[in-house]
Amino acid sequence: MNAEELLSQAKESCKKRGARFTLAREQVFKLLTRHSGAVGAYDLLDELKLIDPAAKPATIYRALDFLNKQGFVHKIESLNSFVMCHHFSECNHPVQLLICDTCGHVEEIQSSNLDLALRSMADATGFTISHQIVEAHGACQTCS
Amino acid sequence: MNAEELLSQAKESCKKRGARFTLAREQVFKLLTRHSGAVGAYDLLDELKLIDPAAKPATIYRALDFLNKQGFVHKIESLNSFVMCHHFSECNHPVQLLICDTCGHVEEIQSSNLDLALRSMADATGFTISHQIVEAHGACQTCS
DNA sequence: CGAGTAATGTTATAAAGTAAACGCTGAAAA
DNA sequence: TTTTCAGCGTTTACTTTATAACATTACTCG
Repeated sequence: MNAEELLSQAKESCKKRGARFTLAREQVFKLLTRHSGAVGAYDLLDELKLIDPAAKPATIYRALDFLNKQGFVHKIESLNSFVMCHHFSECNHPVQLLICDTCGHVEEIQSSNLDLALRSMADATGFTISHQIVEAHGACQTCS
Repeated sequence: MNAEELLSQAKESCKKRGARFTLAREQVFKLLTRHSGAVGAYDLLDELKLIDPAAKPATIYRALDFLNKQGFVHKIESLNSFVMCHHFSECNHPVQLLICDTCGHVEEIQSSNLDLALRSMADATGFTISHQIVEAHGACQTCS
């Protein structure tokens, strides 16, 4: 899906939910669509400063926080960085990422088997999952 | 498994592998066995300073790095913290954690279905996994 | 022993993330 | 229309997490 489609889809979502897709949020959203891999908050901040020299860490983190809550962006815990989600229309899907350590590309997969396996194991021990993190590091097809 | 058993097992492992289980590493290991949940590096550092007032961040991070490489300790990426592994005799097992956000307890599970589901999904896209992170947050049996 | 490697000590700093106080703004109610 | 107020943004300062660089010490093996 291309950048414009994503953007209009995001605007649509926000309108439906009564969430405000403000300028700051849109700018960060757009910056994120330019990357196919993980981007650090401070890298993003540097990019944002080119447009808005007054931007500060809080600017980025607030925007990322919002975009994350809306499901537009995922945080990659193992890299302390962020990645655009290309499936945010499917609400609240579990996040499963394949991260290439060579080229940096991040592929989001959707395996219900994986989700099921985790849930059933949790159930078996009486654990209730509220949020799951699945991140696989390695080499993508073109890099291996 | 109790603290002494873990400790002797760790010493054993190191001897076999020709790795040096030095004093600093043993001290950090022991501190970790006292916790049933995640511990931050700097919390651990504060504890270590009671024994060794000269300890510095590098002291802890080096010890953690070693213990992690030996498989004695896992890093919890989503909490930037660390947890003792109770199954390190089973070498190189994939790490799958259930993290209770209420009481802080961390349970390590072993689901080969989960591992399989992830690997097969990766295979399908030509991705080779070198390291995987699976962390589920939520509420444990006693807290829910 | 002595050479080479592994570990530690020490200092400084980078990178990532948060807090708190305050100001602005624009849409809804009076 | 004007008031009001919640949400958003700005700013400053700070905390937490992690690493780099380089000197020194300790261990191991020939």
